Amino acid sequence: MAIDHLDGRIILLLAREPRIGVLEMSRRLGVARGTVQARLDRLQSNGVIRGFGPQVDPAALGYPVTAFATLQIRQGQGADVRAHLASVPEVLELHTTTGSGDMLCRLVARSNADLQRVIDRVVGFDGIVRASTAIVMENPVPLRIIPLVEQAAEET
Amino acid sequence: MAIDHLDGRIILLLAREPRIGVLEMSRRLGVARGTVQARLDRLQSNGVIRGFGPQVDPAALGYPVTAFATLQIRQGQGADVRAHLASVPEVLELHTTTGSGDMLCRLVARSNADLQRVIDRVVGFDGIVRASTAIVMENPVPLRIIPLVEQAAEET
DNA sequence: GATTCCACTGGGCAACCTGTTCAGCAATAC
DNA sequence: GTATTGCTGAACAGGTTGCCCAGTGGAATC
Repeated sequence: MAIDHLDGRIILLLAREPRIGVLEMSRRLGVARGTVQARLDRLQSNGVIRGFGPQVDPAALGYPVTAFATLQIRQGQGADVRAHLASVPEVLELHTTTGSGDMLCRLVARSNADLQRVIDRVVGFDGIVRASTAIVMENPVPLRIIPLVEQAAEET
Repeated sequence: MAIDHLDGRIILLLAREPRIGVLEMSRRLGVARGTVQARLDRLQSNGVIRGFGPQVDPAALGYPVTAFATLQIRQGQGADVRAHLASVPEVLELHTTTGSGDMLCRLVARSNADLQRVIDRVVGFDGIVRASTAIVMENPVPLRIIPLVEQAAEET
């Protein structure tokens, strides 16, 4: 489950040049092709690498506004609220957090005005008691994993 | 910049079977290979598809605890705080949000105890006035983009 | 010390895919 | 009418993949 240095280098290579092939990787890393192939298989069946899905930019799709909403949920309504939020395409992510009945979700919208529509749709549901929204202005650190992979690979 | 139905189907196919090739895609979609290739090139240069990097699961790397921290920043210290947070591997993501001097960041840690170490490191910096942390218990909707892609593809 | 297990190496093979180019065709815009 | 754009279908060489195998070295086990 922990990864070693070679695993780390494989992930870094893949992150930098996702379309690289197994053969080219083996050349760059100085190991045999079969080794890279075996490591990759293991990383994937371990669940360390979940997949290689396309990373789609919501802004380029026409949804340049991002916001985080903290929701307070009425006791016992958790499951219903989850299902409701999952049915809203603009809800990109949903977490339940510590604190009684709190959820945190990431929203996108076409504009600040459109965000109002999205929020109305999100909170217009019976189990949600209160909602507070923070609009994202800047994203100094976009979602990343590389530094963590490097740290995990060092600790071997 | 907006995507049409074929673009949507290409993205969906890629999301479901990331290792699929251009040729196989063209067969499944019933269009010529060159068409798929051209669409993919356009989607990537448009920025709609940012890349195909490996999706790494922090939990499988040994960081099963996720938390969100809201930070209050002293006026004028934004840049320093950003640089500081970017240097912490456990900070996976950082946003600046509405409200004076507020930031929201996503953290991971090896355990609840380790989270204390991470938070200490994050907030142990001069420009940060106050921090409040919410630990993630469940993740009913993991980061997703497919429903939004479908919606964007329909609106053509 | 001997044995077994495991990961890695280096090689070979057929089948397949990619990048690229080309001509032809239909719909649209000027 | 004509240029433009996007799609089709085909071709080609070169590279890659998936798969197999025998050999090697180190580590754990007996």
